[in-house]
Amino acid sequence: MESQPAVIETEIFRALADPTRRAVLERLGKGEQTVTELRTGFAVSQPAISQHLAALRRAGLVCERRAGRHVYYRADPAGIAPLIGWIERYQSFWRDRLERLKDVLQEMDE
Amino acid sequence: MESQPAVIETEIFRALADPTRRAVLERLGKGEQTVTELRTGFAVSQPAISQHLAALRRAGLVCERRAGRHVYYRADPAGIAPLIGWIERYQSFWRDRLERLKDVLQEMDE
DNA sequence: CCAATCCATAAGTGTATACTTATATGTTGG
DNA sequence: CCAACATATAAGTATACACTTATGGATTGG
Repeated sequence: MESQPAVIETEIFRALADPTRRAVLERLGKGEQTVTELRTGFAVSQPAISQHLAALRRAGLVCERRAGRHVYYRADPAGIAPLIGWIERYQSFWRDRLERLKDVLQEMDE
Repeated sequence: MESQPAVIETEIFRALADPTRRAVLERLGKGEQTVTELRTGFAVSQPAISQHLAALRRAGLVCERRAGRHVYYRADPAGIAPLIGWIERYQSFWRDRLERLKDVLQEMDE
């Protein structure tokens, strides 16, 4: 199967390049939250949060669950796989550390 | 030792968000090269290469060795450590969450 | 020497980004 | 049903970015 043209890596790196977006993602790693819930703790408007979520979604880092007028977002743990893949391809210096990381990811896959 | 304020992660993600910059870094991972050597294979000007190298340098991803009028750049393997650290920390949220879930299930069994 | 080479920086430009406010769409409670 | 709510999108703006050409500083070969 043809691997995605590396554009997805660009989307991921771009998404993670913004501190607010990383903070949003880390919050979503702790559990799903609605846009309004996410808004608390960030000094930006609701549209800004929605736009950050759209960027994270394009990068495959989050997914959502719709329930009436609420939309629950959560981190997609598989989303950073291309990122790990890139690092792996980048250099072999880190092979052993990556092995340990992959073990962790493997455990989570079950 | 005081851990770097997460600004370095931003620098790294920003540096890697550009495809040309990633390609430059991957070339440098294979061995040191001068700016002029790097220029071959990229459809951008010499200043553009220098600017990309400056960005990679700010992110700690490359370092240089000066020899006369030549400047040899090479990838710094330690540079992506904060990136791996971020991934591990980010993923640990999920690990913890799974642990808590297992605890809950355990309690329900009893 | 000094002209050519190597590289970095300056300055300018078009586009992208991160935000804002305003508004549109859809959903629920009363 | 409708007013309030939850979210997304539109439109505008200020800043950042990736590039260009022009130029400056440093070094070397001939």
